[in-house]
Amino acid sequence: MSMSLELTPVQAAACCAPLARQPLSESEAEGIAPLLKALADPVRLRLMSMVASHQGGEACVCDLNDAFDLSQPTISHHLKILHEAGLLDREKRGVWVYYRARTEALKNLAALIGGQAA
Amino acid sequence: MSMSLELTPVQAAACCAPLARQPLSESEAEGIAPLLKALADPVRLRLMSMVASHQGGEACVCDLNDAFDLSQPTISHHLKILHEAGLLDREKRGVWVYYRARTEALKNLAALIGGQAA
DNA sequence: CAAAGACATTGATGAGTGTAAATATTTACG
DNA sequence: CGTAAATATTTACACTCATCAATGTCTTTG
Repeated sequence: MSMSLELTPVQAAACCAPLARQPLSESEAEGIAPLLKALADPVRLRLMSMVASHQGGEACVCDLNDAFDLSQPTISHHLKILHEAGLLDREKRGVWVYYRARTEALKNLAALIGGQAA
Repeated sequence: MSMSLELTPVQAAACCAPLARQPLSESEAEGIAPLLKALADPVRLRLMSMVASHQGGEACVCDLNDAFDLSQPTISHHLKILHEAGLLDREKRGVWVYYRARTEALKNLAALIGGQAA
């Protein structure tokens, strides 16, 4: 089950109810926390940043693997977590797999915790 | 690279270099991840939101305890994590302890992951 | 078809985490 | 002082997580 697009509570909270405006409901918090959890790891933060800052907002796994001293399965695991959180899109082209940053998800998250409601 | 924008790693990460502009360094990622980790829990997210949205941006622990079905030590533990991450300030007034949201820290974090550099 | 390469999955393990019960600390007040 | 109230700390435990080694799946190419 890949529930990556079903983020209604998150989006609702992300666009119109910054953290500092009114207390988050329990369900809102439980919808948002997984997104932060996915980002709350140094390796995943760098992966997210590498993909998002790469040409076209996407990057091949082959490029990402070499940037770390970690095993290939570990990188694959982190990418999966970011993907399942809805922060990275995944596309297979031939033998290679490309991940694309969902900048809209990042912006929503930023708007939620930082203010600046959309 | 003709556009020169020389910044220290700290400033770059905190104020002027969104996640999507250039790949985060290992040390930058290791500095930011703990902040996200502190927020990446439903209870702490609600605590943070309750404090930030409260009158004057601060709230008494006594108010926070009652909002959850958790034990008092557990709430105290979560508040400590948010405090040590630099997201909440702590001030004791008489018998009561008040926590205050560091909105600047939240804004910096939001600017980093969502863009909108300061 | 066979071999090789890119990426994912499985299984195992040591480290970290959220929680509560019990206890300690601090402050106010009689 | 002694008691009560507010908050923090300690201890213990079930659970999750980051990681790697081994293996599996898919795609290209000889």
